[in-house]
Amino acid sequence: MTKIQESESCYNCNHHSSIFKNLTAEELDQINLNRYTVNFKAGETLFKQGTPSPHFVCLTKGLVKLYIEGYGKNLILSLVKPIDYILGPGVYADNRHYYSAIAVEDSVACLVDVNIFKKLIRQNTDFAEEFIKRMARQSIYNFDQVVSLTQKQMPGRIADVLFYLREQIYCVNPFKITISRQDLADLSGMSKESTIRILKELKEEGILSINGSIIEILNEKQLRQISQTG
Amino acid sequence: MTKIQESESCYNCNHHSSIFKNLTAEELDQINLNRYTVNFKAGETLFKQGTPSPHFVCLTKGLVKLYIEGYGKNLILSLVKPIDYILGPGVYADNRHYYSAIAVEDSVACLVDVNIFKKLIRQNTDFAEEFIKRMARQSIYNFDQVVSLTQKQMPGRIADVLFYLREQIYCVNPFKITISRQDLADLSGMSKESTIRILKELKEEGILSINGSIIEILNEKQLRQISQTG
DNA sequence: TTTTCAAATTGATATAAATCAACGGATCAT
DNA sequence: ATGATCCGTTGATTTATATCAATTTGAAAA
Repeated sequence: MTKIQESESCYNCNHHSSIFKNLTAEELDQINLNRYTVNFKAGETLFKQGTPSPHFVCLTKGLVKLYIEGYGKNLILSLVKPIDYILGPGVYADNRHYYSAIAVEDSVACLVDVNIFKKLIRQNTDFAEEFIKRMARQSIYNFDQVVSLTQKQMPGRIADVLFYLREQIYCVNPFKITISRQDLADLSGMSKESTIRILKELKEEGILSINGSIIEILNEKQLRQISQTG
Repeated sequence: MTKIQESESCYNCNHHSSIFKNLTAEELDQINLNRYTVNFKAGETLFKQGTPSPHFVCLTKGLVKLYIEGYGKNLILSLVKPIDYILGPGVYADNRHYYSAIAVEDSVACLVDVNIFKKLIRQNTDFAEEFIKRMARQSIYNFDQVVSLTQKQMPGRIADVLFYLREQIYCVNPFKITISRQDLADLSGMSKESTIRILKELKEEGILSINGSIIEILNEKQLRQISQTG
């Protein structure tokens, strides 16, 4: 947490985050009045598992990893890129964070008082329904993830992570990953060494091209096959 | 799906399922008019992953397992006992089931038209907020589960499943499990054989007493320790 | 009761994946 | 430039867990 930026208006800012699409001008104004913008350098912590959760976080720049601190290992639940929001389940339970968030790239986030968010959820039916839909989508994504992690072998899990990175995060091919090998390991539930080995194998089979942090999926069909096979 | 029962009123039925606590008499009436009661024998399928999801399901008797059909294996997400409801995320996404449900014991369920449910969510703010809270709790439970499954070794996972069964499902100790060893395996993400072996080890160490389907946690402290250690 | 079939158990073996240990290479501050 | 540090890489080894193959038990059906 380094410096507070001058706030722009939510009217300009929200045009990509469709969660706000059903809010009235007045409601957006309430959010605007109760938010502040914070810059995070790569490596800085946005919030930590176990701490109170007073904000709805909207990421406007950068990349953030959400991870659970488990038993010796970390499990990265997802990466968050602009413009998307972070609102953990604790907000509707005990007001604690159930995962930690760290900026992977230099990032900018708007923090909105979570009470305003909850008030608008009660006030605006369409907004509430949209939020429920997003929780549902999140839940479906979690199901996919848990199946991948518990039922697939390492190559299948790596394949899934690579597709996730290409399709959901970087959205180009080839893509330059801004996360470490350890992060790849924490995304796929395996050790760093095993991660590296599997990537190397996929490279040797001509399925991937890897050049440091630049990864290209060369044979999508075969990688899809590996994902399916487990 | 064997026979349709005569419906009672929701006024009597709902006193244990606090999800309905904020509904008005009129709203409960709407549910009552759009529901029907179905009996399921042990082993019968309530619904199948991938099929349309037209109902809010309220379990009034029996025990149901919710499981994802993965790659050759099944992963049991949770067990559902009375009085609790089943409403998958697909209802707020593409109207498909993302997991299957099978009755583990002879069961009775009320099926409510999901459109009524969604209408009431839009109509009654407190009801909607309660539903969001339950989704959040579910999400927290899922986090715990994925950490257990991906970061703990077999004894730790079995310990977690045993605590889950005792504290959330059977609520006594000793408890007589009505699920199979294979189900225990699908709950803990391991093979049936390994499940049996770990149970046997825990028995030999005096931590459990096992007599067929009757399990007693003898040394709770030590089992808790095993859960923590991973 | 006997028969039958599915579920539970056990032992032997194979394999996936982690760990351990060492090393190379980039980056950063001095 | 020089050392220090962190990240990435590789090979050797160990360990956890699945798989395979019998065998036993138990419960339901005849």
